[in-house]
Amino acid sequence: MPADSTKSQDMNLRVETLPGLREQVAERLRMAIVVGHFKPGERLIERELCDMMGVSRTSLREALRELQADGLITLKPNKGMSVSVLTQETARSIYEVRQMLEGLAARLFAQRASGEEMKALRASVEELALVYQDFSAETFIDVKGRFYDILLKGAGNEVAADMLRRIHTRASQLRVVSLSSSERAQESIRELRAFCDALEARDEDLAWRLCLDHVQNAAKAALKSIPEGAPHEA
Amino acid sequence: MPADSTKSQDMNLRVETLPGLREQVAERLRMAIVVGHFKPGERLIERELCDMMGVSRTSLREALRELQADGLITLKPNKGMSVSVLTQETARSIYEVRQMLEGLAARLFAQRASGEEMKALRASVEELALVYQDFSAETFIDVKGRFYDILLKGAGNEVAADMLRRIHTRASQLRVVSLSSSERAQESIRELRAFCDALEARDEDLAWRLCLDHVQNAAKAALKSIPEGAPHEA
DNA sequence: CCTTGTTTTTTGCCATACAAAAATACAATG
DNA sequence: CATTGTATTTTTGTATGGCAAAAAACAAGG
Repeated sequence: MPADSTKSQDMNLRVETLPGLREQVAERLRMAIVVGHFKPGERLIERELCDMMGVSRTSLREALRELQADGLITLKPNKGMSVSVLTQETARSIYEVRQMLEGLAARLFAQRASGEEMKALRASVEELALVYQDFSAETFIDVKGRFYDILLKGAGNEVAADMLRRIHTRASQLRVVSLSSSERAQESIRELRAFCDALEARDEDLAWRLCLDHVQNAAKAALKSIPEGAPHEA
Repeated sequence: MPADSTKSQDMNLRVETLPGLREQVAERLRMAIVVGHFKPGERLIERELCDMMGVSRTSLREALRELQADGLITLKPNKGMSVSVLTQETARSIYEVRQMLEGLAARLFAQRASGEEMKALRASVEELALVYQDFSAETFIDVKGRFYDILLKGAGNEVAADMLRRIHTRASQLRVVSLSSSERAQESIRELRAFCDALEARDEDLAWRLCLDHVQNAAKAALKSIPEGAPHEA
């Protein structure tokens, strides 16, 4: 039925899906936590947050559930929420999982990604190199975020993507420090270039190995910042 | 300092942490969904659920957030919650992730598990074989659950454990059917025995491969039950 | 039958209330 | 003074009712 030519022409004029208050609250809190505005272990009093953000307890609490599911905050029954502390145990666990899931994404990308996506990925890496070189306005993190989005999109595994996004934010508390060491960033880019090469060659085994190494290195760099028993502020 | 012998003796006499209403609601709903009491795609009206379960909308909505984070239900803004439908796309994604995370657990178990845990794991497999043989009261699923718990405990990666538990419940909609085919169960046990062997030999590479195969087989069996385009009831 | 208007549901958010648990401050007692 | 006990205040967990706005269901009118 080619009759509806004028209508089915996919003219995308979506009005913009309004954020929804609860989501905004969740996002704000997420940010507040990852940038360290709330310290790990700090207790979060509902009433205070409500006043602070100008929303009702109902909405706030629902937002808190989301963060709880993300593992960003921890609930002790009848004691309330507190910002989760990242023990080095947990940090290690996170990086172990990241290895597997990013490795998977790499494999899948090598298998399934379109030429477009390949090019987009390569482009984002070069963009990343630029950002590093001339200290552009955009932060390293932002551009790296784009790189990730392309990778995950091309991998075509939403489940893995969700999980990675979660542990990503969760590990942000560490990475803020970890990526700022410029030598590591330099090396990181070399690794990513090699990674792209492997992907373009559709060599999934190599991509897998490179990915594991990359995450391994990132982990070493990050864990250096919390070397010993103490998690990160008591 | 061996002075505190009477106190530091880890005598576990926790009083019992009472369930908490919201958690009960969440758990009930989870079950209701996995056993199919609510069909995939079915819309969940808050008021109805409230009456049904005898709780306030406040508590109910918070519970729904949890299920949402688990991916069990889906929220369409201003349209409400509905039971998530498992497209074969998503199912495939889930099994891909399962492969990686269980594989990781296998590796870690091989590296870190104590002799105790090895024995416990082996025991649970034999128990599983028994349950299969004489159709004991305990369901296959329950015992396999114990197997999993031991494996994950021994692996010592809480992050991976959490994620696995989530996708486990999420995939239950399929597995209810998949594991009931008795030939598959038979074979599944053979695989698990070999898996145990590898773990006891601390051969992590072999364990990894066996684990991947095992999940792969499970996936094939499960996906056979939803062969084509139609997800599972519209 | 398709379009348009009207009513009913249902969601999203808020304010308030209140019992019970926890934290805190304070008193008393050894 | 340290410990134990008690009273006061916070804070959580849950419930109720309310209301605007989106969606769904329904009713006319072309």
